Amino acid sequence: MDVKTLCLGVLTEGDRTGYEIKQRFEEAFNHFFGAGFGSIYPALAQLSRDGLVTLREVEQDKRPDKKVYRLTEAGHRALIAELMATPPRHKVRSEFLVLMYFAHLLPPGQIAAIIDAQIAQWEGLRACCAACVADPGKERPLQPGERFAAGYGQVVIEAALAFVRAHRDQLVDEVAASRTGPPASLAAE
Amino acid sequence: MDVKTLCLGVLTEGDRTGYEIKQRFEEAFNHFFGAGFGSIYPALAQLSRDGLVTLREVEQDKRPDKKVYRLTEAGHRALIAELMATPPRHKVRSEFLVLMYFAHLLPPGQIAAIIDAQIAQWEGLRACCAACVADPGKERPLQPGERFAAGYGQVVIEAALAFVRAHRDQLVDEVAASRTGPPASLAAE
DNA sequence: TAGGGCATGTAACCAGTTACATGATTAC
DNA sequence: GTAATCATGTAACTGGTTACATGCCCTA
Repeated sequence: MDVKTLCLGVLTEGDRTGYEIKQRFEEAFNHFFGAGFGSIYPALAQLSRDGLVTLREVEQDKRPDKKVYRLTEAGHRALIAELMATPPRHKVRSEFLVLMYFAHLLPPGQIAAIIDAQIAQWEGLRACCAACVADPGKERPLQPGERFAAGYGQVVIEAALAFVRAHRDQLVDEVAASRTGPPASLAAE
Repeated sequence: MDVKTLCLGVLTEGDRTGYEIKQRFEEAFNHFFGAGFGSIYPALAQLSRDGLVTLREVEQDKRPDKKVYRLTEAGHRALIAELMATPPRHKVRSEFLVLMYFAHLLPPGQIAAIIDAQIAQWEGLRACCAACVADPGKERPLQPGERFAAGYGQVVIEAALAFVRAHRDQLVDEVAASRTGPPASLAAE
């Protein structure tokens, strides 16, 4: 499963340009799948070559032309085949947690700043998930899986926020204490 | 921040072989940073070339020789510099959630199976985090950041488990209902 | 006038995954 | 006999990130 598959998936919701697909990625998949233009545009080109999508060029005045992509029958079948064949993985790659793990090697002030930045980022993400569920989504019916994925994001990010808020000060204090050094009686190796 | 940095980090806890470093990755970083032998061994070779670690070869009978790595002063400094310069990211890449998002395109039975598999996987991961916190860790004092990272894993995975358990049946039912088709009166496009 | 939105793309780079290659020991 | 543990590595592949390249409109 790669960006191509997700593009096919987005196109099941209706015809879209590459730019709009990217926006949809950010609205709907932001908390579990990232992709930039650098992967979306080549993916669409490939899908087009493979006959899984068609495109229609639309001229615009005062704007560059845009290419509106549409899923073909073959594309729909390919999407389902790909989904069926996908082993369900779930990976987290967190430089943030690495930094927390090695907090004792960093200045306490920086740890506090890193946590605060992470909190801010998660708050944005949580709002994004909340909007996804709340927003009726312009007449398009909200699919059950959409609600599930966004709901998952909400509760998990909420749990993450609660945890870091609850333990922030303790971690900073402990690191500060271990850096100034424990009482002399315990300082010896 | 890459596998090299994590290897340096593990080596702050004591001398280790590549094999042991991999085990440590699995114990301590499993829920937020993955790495296989294919990335660890080349990383260690590179660190050695750069003078950030030294190695001592140990002969063993009935076993292949092993290489025990030790952090150098330069390695310690490089680790801290790298940590200080690392922008704290936190990314999730979840084929599982993609599959859930597009659940309406899959057979309900498969959705149930995918969720159950995910639950099993998370239970293992949660146990791993719990062990990390509970286990005194063979005389090595548990660093505050270690407890933080493992505690984070526990509560977040717990939240994920609670969510999918609570919504599993509903999702499967909704998908089943939409596939057999809504009542005829609503079936029209 | 600086930045953000709209709109599309290319190319180099980087890093991790996967598969391959070897080989003895121990436990089920 | 099959799998897991210990133990190390290489090489091809894959795929995503980042930076570059273009260009106009609108808002602050």
